Amino acid sequence: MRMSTKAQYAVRAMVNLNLHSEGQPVSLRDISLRESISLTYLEQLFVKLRRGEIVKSVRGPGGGYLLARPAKDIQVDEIIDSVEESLVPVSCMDQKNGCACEDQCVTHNVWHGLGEKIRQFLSSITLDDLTTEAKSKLKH
Amino acid sequence: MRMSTKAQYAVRAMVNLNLHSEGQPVSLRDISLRESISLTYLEQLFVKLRRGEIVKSVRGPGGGYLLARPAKDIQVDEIIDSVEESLVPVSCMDQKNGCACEDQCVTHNVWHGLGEKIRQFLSSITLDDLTTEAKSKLKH
DNA sequence: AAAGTAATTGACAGTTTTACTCAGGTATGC
DNA sequence: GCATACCTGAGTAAAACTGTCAATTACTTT
Repeated sequence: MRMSTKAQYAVRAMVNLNLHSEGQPVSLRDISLRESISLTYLEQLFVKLRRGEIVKSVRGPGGGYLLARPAKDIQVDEIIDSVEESLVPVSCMDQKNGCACEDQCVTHNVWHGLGEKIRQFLSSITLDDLTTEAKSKLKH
Repeated sequence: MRMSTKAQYAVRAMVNLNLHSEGQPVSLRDISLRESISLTYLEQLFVKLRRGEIVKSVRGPGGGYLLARPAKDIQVDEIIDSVEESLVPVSCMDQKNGCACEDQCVTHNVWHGLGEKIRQFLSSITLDDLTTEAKSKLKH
């Protein structure tokens, strides 16, 4: 049971973006330098974050990325969903088309319940929460 | 975020073992046939389950495995721990020796909290719960 | 219009992890 | 003593993960 570094990077990058934005676009290059994440890898992530309508891009000089909506309205599970990291613990339950084993699998309910707990927890935390926390840490 | 098939197999095998035991040792061969899990792979898993004191072995003809304690006292998280599947979502928090990034990482608390939720949920379910559920499913 | 900046895209490669198999060995009961 | 069933460690193929590279497109400023 591991959260992929892809998901971890995405969340860290989003916090960093929000922390340094203040209404202005932030370039991936800046985030790359501050968080020590390869620029080209960030690019991959932000393509997905844009499609997930978590951020919007501004092209040209002085461009970069902005939050697509207020940080309060961005939940951690949405960030992870966007980079295509499944939160459901077993593969047979992945797709929309349900799970054939539902009636047979004894253990189905365990994983299903676990998946709901995970989502529940991650959707209770917003990007704003994390940013506020980061700010208070920086002060010390 | 995926539960490995190793962990899934371990839980399934344990339910199957408990379901067909009734105080008598159950051979891995039987479990293998019923659950369609390779015998040699099961052997690997049960070495770990034995070390984790989830089951005990009986050698020789007519031998097999027995629960090491009542099914009510075996929690799902213990089964998964035994087969060495980490329940902590990020690697830096894996070992006993804590996590160096605790003070810096903004996202640390998210993953830490998530790990606790996962453990909390899986420790609330016992092997007995799953076996009872399996029995009622078989009746239909 | 030209030049420079930055986002965008797709293909691809190295490494690690996973999920197993194989080939033996050891203890036990009949 | 032989059949049964556990026990052990090494090895391997495939998949997933983590990233890089090269080339393109879009936009802004001069």
